[in-house]
Amino acid sequence: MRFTKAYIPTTKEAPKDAQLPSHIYLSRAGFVTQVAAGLYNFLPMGKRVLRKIENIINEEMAACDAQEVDLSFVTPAELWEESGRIEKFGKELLRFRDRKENLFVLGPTHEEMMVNIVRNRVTSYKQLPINLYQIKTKFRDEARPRFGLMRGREFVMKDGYSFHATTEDLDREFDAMEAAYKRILERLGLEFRVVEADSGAIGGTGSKELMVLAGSGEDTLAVCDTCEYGANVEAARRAPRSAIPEAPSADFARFKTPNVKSIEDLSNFFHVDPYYTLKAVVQRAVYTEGSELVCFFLRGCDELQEVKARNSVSAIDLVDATEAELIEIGLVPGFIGPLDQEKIRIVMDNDTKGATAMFCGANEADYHFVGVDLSVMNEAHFADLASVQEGDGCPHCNGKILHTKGIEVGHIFKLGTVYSAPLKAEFLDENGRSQPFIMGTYGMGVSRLVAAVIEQHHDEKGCIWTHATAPYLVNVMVSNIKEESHMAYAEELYGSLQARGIETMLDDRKERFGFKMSDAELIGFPFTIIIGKELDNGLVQIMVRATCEMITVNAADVLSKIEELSR
RNA sequence: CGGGGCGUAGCUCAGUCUGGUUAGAGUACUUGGUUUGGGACCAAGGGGCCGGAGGUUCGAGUCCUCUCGCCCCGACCA
Repeated sequence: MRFTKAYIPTTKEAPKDAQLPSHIYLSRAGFVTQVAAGLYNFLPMGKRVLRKIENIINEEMAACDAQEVDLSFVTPAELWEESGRIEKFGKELLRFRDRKENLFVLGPTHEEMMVNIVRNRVTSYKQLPINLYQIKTKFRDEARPRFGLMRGREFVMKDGYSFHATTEDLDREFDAMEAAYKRILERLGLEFRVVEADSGAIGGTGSKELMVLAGSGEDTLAVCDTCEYGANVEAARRAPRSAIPEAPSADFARFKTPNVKSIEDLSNFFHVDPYYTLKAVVQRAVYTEGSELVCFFLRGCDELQEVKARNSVSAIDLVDATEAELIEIGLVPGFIGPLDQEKIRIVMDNDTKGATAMFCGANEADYHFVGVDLSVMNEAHFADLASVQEGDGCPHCNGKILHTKGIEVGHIFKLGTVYSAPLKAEFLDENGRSQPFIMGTYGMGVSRLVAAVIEQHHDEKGCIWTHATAPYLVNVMVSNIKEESHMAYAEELYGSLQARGIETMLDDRKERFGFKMSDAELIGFPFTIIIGKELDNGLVQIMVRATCEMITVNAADVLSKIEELSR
């Protein structure tokens, strides 16, 4: 492509709304423009990057015998009523009526539609497994779109769905998809981590997220410093504590503790490690119908992990209980304990099971129990409630857990029969019995990946595309186009590079050196070949964008040098 | 959905508090000239429903009311 024919509107200044590097540089370098909240246009450079990512996905999917389809973006609302998700998705689902007053939605994901196209057509176990996917625009009317392409309302997603006769076969496919997704991210040149994820209310036996590591990521990950283990903090586990503080010696007693309300107060008052205190967190659990107060107990040194807590009571939502609500049911804020009270539903953290020498509230103002043996609570509801913290032990090895930030670019999920059962998508098994399909779902945020590449690869000058994602691998920049011999050499080089299948931009604009260099850096071509004064001595320079290093080479060797560098 | 901020040239912004020439700057764009290895300089130009509607006033970018849009924090997010 010749720059003089290209549409690449670069700007010196960032749009005032842009905050993240990916948003700033993708806008400044002319890859995307914003249309409205969460809506973006892809300009030629942006579209090329999208296409590159799509091509890699297509190649890896083909290698797994997954087949590409293209489902209607506008879907009848009936399908969503059938699956029950029209309620669950709520306002995120953009609904509208056609001229005949029929209700439709813009597809935010396509489980329903995909099930619909196989049901009654795939009817025998002999036709399974099948893996179908598409790369398509999705629309979710997010309450608060933000961060440029990272959380748009309209976005491009690869969504795949597999159908199986047995859970064993689903497990095999799930592993194959995980491997394919890893290969895709490796080929894109991204540093990432596959982490265990929260399965949420849908349940299922497996849910993994593919996280591109970047400080601006919205998700917090707990990763092991030694082994492969990683998990979203919402789902992270940890090894049993190894260094347990020395237990305080205290016989069971009710003790006056005036105004001692917080874990810190309690710990100081008795000079006891918070490990031996019991923290009470009261939340209002909201269900599809109604709500109730629930008290979660965990060791004073731990923090409640909200998603875990929500899952433990199968609630849709948890909201902080007010002091008034506690008092109303007879609890005393600051002195809540699990013993001898039936005023509130309780859930105990696993790590408190059988705990001894504990200090906890006595459910009476200004009193705590000391030396409590919690094995009396062994019949209570126990669950994993604690948030995994940095320094905790890895559940798989002797390593330590660290926290890091990630951008969720992929999510793979064993769905089982969650959709096939309500939608009555069934096949006949070997025994002639009707069974719902066992399904897996595999999503990858394609437009989000464009942003993720830049979040992970940029500097103060602009974008740094990886070789596989660059809109053009090489930029041939002519310092002064009026020098006919320079221009002639550039044209020849441009032709040779293209003949070798190397995607090349020829910057033939009548602009000054500095102007063109700044654009090259902002746009982020991996290599810029600079043709200028030195050509008269038979030399050109290659600017390597990742390092901004300038390599001087013989004009005759530039092709082989580019091939060497891009390997 | 709660809280906060902002809408003026393609872009980034001044001007609004305290109403009063023909609404400004930088940048980008057009033309001519001089430049040519790090976003050049000189000169001349084109470009505005001051987000929209209503109101107050002799007079509104500026004051009042309503409305729409965008951004940030939070809630929310298969």
